[in-house]
Order: sequence, then C-alpha cells, then structure tokens
Amino acid sequence: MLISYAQDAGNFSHDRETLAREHLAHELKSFDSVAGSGRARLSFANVPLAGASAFAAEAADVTLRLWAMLKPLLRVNKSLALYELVEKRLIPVLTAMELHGVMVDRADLRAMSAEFEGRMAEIETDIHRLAGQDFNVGSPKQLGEILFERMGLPGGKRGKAGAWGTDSSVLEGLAEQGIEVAQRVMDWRQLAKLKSTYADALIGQADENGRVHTSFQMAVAATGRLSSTDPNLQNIPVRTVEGARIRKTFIAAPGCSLISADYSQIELRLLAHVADIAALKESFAKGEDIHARTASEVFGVPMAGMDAATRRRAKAINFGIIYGISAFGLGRQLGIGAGEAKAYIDAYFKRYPEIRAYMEATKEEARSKGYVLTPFGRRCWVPRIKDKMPQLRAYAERQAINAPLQGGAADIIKQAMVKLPKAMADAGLSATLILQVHDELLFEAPDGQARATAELAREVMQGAAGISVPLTVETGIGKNWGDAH
DNA sequence: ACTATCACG
DNA sequence: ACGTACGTGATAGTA
Repeated sequence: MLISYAQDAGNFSHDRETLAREHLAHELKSFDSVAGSGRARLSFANVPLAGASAFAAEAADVTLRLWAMLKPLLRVNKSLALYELVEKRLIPVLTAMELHGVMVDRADLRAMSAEFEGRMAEIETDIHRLAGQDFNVGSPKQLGEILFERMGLPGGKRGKAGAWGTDSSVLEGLAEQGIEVAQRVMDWRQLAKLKSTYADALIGQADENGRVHTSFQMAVAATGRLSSTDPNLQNIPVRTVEGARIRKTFIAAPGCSLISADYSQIELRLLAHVADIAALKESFAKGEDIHARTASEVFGVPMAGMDAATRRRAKAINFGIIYGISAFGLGRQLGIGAGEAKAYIDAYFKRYPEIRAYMEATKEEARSKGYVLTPFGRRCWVPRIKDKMPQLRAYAERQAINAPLQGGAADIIKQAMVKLPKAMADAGLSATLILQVHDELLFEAPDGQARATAELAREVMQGAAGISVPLTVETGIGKNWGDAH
C-alpha cells in the first residue's frame, strides 16, 4: 500500500504521515527481497504528486524509480493490463477503506475482556486441580509434559524438537475419551485467544472515534489475495458462540447500517469454469445445492431427502478438490482412512472426468513455466514445482492446482471493488466500502440506503467478471457485522 | 528470532 | 516410506 499513501500524503495529519513513512520503509524492504529473488510483483504505481509534503515527494520519487524498473517487466510478463485495469485502480479504493475504518463498541469489548479474564481464572483453577499441580496453562511445553508424562495419557506425539503436540486436534481426541482436563484447556485457549488477539488488541487500536483502521497489503499473498495487518480484520472470529460475540462488536456508526455481501462458492465456480467441467457448470447454472449434488453424484444417493452427514462428506470433497486433494488430507479431515478417502476421490473423478485433465495440465504448466495463470492473467509463482524432494514437489503441485481458483476469485472481487465507488455514486448512494474478506465486502451506509446498497452491491459483484458460470451474492443488513449475515 | 497455536476465507 | 489438505496474521512462550 505504498502508493495509496504517496498519493494522498499531502492531506495527512502528522500521525498519519508517520504511519505512512513506516509503510514506505516496509514496502522498500519487501521490494528489496522481491528484487533480490529476481521476481517482480504488482505493487507499485506511477502516481504524480502536486503540492504534497516532503514525505510525499520522497515517496513519489521512490515510486517513479521503481515504476521505471517494473513497467518493462509487466509488459514482458503480459501483466500490464491486469495492473492498469485492476491493481492500480484498486489503490485509491483501499486507501479510502483504510482511512474510513470500521467502528467497534469499545465498552462492549472491555466488558468482554473482563468477563473472559474471570472465566479463564476459574478454568485455570479447574485445570490445576485436574492436573494435580500448578503450571502455566499458556505454555504448550508445560502442558504437554503434564498430560503425557505426569498424567501418562495416551496418544501423545512428539514433534521435531521433541516437544509433545498439544494442538486442538490432540486435545479433542483426549476430550472424546472423557479426559476432562483436555476440554478445559480447549475452553481456556479459546478465551485466551479471543481476549488477547481481539478484545484487548482492538480496544488498543481504536482511534478517538472508536474506529479501527487496518492496512491492506496488495503484494503479499502468492495468489493475488489481499492481506490485512495491524490489525488483521480478515480473521475476526465468527464460528463459535463466543467468537460471534466478538464479531458483533463491529458496529455501524449512529444512523447507519452495515451491509455484507459475499460470493457464494466462488472458488468452486472458478473450478467449473477453468476446468470446464460440464456437470458442475450445469449444476451451477441450475442453481442447485452444489454439495448435495456432489453427494448425489459421488455416493449415488438421490438429491431429494439428502441427509446432512452425506452432504457434509461431499462438502469436504469439494473443499479438498479446491486445495489440490490428497487421500491423506481428505481422510484426516473426515476422520476416515486414506484408503476410504481414495475411493471417494476416485468416485469424484469418475463423475467429473474433466477435473483430472485440469489437474495434470496445471501441474505441467507450473513445471514448464514456473508459474500458473488465473483466468484473468495473473501469475502465481510455484517455485518448488521441480524440487528433488517428493514431499515439497507434491506441496507445490497442490499450490499450482489451488492458485488459479483462489487467485481467480481474488481477481473477481477486486474488479467488483474497482467498479463499486462509481456505481454507488451514480445511484446517488453514499455507502462506503469498509472491509474486504476474500469473498465478502462490507459496507457502511445511512439506514435509509441500506437496502438499495445491498441490491447494488449484489448487482455489481455478480456482474464483475464474465465467466461461464453464474456468480451469486448473498447480502445481509444489520447494526453490527454479526447481524449483517 | 523461532515455534506452536489458532483466528479467518 | 513418507505425511500436508490452499491462502494468510497475531500472540505467548521458549531459547
């Protein structure tokens, strides 16, 4: 995000300019490492400045020098159009989002922090009693020694450094055997995570108006996704009851609503498009429940009266396909053996035969060129595709298969983001884009414009890019982010 | 500075 | 024989 700061630096307050300087330093460091590796990324623009501060002039100078170096590379790489039409136009959109920020309910966060602290203290007492001694529950090393040495529990596995593994899958396994302390540690960890990473951090990062301002990085993810830092607002909790409470502390300004609009199964739609999978395309064209249809195809059960467990297995297979499936990974996800998982995968390939050709062609593309392309021409580098170690090579192959899908989805939502400000203005709407979370956009708008904003967002997002499968967008309106779903 | 863990799509 | 599902970032503990 160097450029956005360079572009607007003349209007910045002192604090904001200091922040911008830090960003500049950060970007230059990234540039050095990228340049050193002989690879170019799309992260710089030629933004002329007028009447700007000394910092802006400095940033502009750096920018112009970088641009002189990078533009020829973009041209040679056939990436200039993507850069000019998408990346460059996205810069002011992200700038506006960062500056606008999103409001949090600080009183609510403070109350939650205190509540979590109290509950953690109680849980800690329980854990110490069950363990038979006091120790630092937050220390994985001490916890592993307590569980697998002092208490002698089964199922312990040591990692590379000889430390016992104590992550959630391990604790879950113990909890299922009725080991009470394991469940209590999971409870404690959840609260610790929510308190430190979210409640306390957000309180500290809110400005005087109670708004938090993230920084969106355009040149970090290998697939072309954005990333979000300081604070990361792309990983705000939502999946658990307590996590959803954190998400509800993200609120609309007085008199405003939050509008959420998210693409439905966008990566699976990209798969249908890119791999040209007839049955999958047909299914999306009909607007079917895609996981139910997969279940029907793979397990041979009728769509009508599909049971939840079968659909769940099919959903895991669909995710697996997007991730560059392995029998091991699918088996672990479903809690079945790799052999059974392999049978599922074989059945999938039989019903959707085009997928095999896509996977083979994509791996070959990566091997021959060192990168793969999204449908919009973005390059995703796959450096270890020819590694002599089979394990690293297999990892690179999964990356190659996933990148056009994840990256293609990123291309599409970026195109929507570029079109939205003008579309909103033309419609007489004052809605502001405030967050992007990979397949979701979050807007803030006056209450009276919420419905119109949702409808326009849907229209622009669904029409952002023409692929051979329809895109669908779900919208919601609420006074907080949780209720906007 | 590195590792383990866990939050999200 | 091996052992990872793809992409990220923040925190606390450890060395």
